[in-house]
Amino acid sequence: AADGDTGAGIRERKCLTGIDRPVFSGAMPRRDTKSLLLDRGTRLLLEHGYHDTGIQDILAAAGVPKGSFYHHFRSKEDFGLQAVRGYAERAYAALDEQLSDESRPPLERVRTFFAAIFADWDRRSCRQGCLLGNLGQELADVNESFRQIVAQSLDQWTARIGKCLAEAQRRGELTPGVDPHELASQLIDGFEGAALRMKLVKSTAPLEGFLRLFFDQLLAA
Amino acid sequence: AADGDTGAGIRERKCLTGIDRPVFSGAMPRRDTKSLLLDRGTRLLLEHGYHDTGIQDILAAAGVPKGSFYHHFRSKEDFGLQAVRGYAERAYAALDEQLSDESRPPLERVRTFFAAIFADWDRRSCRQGCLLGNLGQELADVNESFRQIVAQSLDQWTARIGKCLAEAQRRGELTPGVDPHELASQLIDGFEGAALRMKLVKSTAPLEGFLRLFFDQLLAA
DNA sequence: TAAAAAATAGACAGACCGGTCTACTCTACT
DNA sequence: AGTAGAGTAGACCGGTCTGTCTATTTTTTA
Repeated sequence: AADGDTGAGIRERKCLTGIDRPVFSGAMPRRDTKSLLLDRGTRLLLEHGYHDTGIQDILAAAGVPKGSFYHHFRSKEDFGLQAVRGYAERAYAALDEQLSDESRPPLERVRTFFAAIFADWDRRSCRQGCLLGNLGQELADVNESFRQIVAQSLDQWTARIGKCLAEAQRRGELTPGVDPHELASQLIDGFEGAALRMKLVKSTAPLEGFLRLFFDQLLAA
Repeated sequence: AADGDTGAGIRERKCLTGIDRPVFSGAMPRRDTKSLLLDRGTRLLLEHGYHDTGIQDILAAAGVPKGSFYHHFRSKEDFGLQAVRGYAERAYAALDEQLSDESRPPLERVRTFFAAIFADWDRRSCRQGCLLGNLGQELADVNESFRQIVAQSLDQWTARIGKCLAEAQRRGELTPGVDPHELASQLIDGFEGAALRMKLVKSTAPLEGFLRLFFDQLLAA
């Protein structure tokens, strides 16, 4: 194991030493150790960042001994990269689900996607934010692997949103003067900037302002 | 000393053990130990973030022993807060200098301010970015003092730019439909988002896109 | 059912962390 | 000249970091 497979081939495994580990862990039913580590660890990475999250913290949060961690992951970096990959893929799936809803106009789909994320962050009382933004900012200059995977993940989002904006343009719901791919990129940049400000002022006002600016003022013009 | 005074009462002091410390340190001529530590340390904080910058790294970069560090600063946190304060004040001064140039229209002043920063980042080959954005993202959820000082600093920027945008509105160079203060806030959020993307893709394209979006498409409409 | 493989379990190691402490040097003031 | 204090210097401390090691338990496979 510890060969960097991102959850492929997960087998059901019974939890036998059910001492520190709750039988039902809130939202997620029961899972194997690797997924559990990724799950709890991702939450810690979101709130504390990479360098302020220790292996010990992850182990304590998951109720798992150190041996298991290094059985499933080559290193802390390997763990972090897999966490980012999983996060990006879940977000990508959510994005795809929203954007493929052809019963609504494309611009509305994009807006709904962002609004749904913002509502989620509101429930988390304006903490954590976006893992890609957080780790990207912290590690872009320091670790090339993280830089690449975060950049690629954001590119995937951009491409998907860009396609949706292009569809809006074909339908005449978006001014033909702009490059939909570049606009998508700027949407995401504004989104990350608003996320940062949300964490700083502990308010969703920046998020709402971002939505109004892009969808009411810019795109409706 | 070490009482958190931000460089007030700096005295000229000769460098006697000129072994590890270069006599002329590049851009800045000669300075006392505290300023030197803040200077080199700020650069390290910019590139490595807070938790990945050790006291030892700062000492090595400045050629200063540990005793001096803890003579001038109460703790690493104290050092970081003073670094942020100094960074924000320098940026605030630069902002004020640009925005008070009444020989040019206010919107152009704002744009020039951002463009000047971007040019500087280009020279640094798209690394580092903005200290407020970097440390804000890393520490907002983790350290209340940093959260506050970064939030306040961004608010100061917002207020100053907002005033300039209000002036543009009075002159009829900006649509009266928008709240200039909120627009200023969104400008800064977009700026920070573009800065993050710059670090990730190692290109100034996001910065240029940001300028075009706000000043060519949004404000010129 | 026996052997092999996978996973769990946690003691341990070496490096490094922020921070303290004492000794010393140099300056400023009287 | 003499003394007080700012500043320099670096050894040292307890704690924590990531990562290793061996032993044991559980699951799979033959």
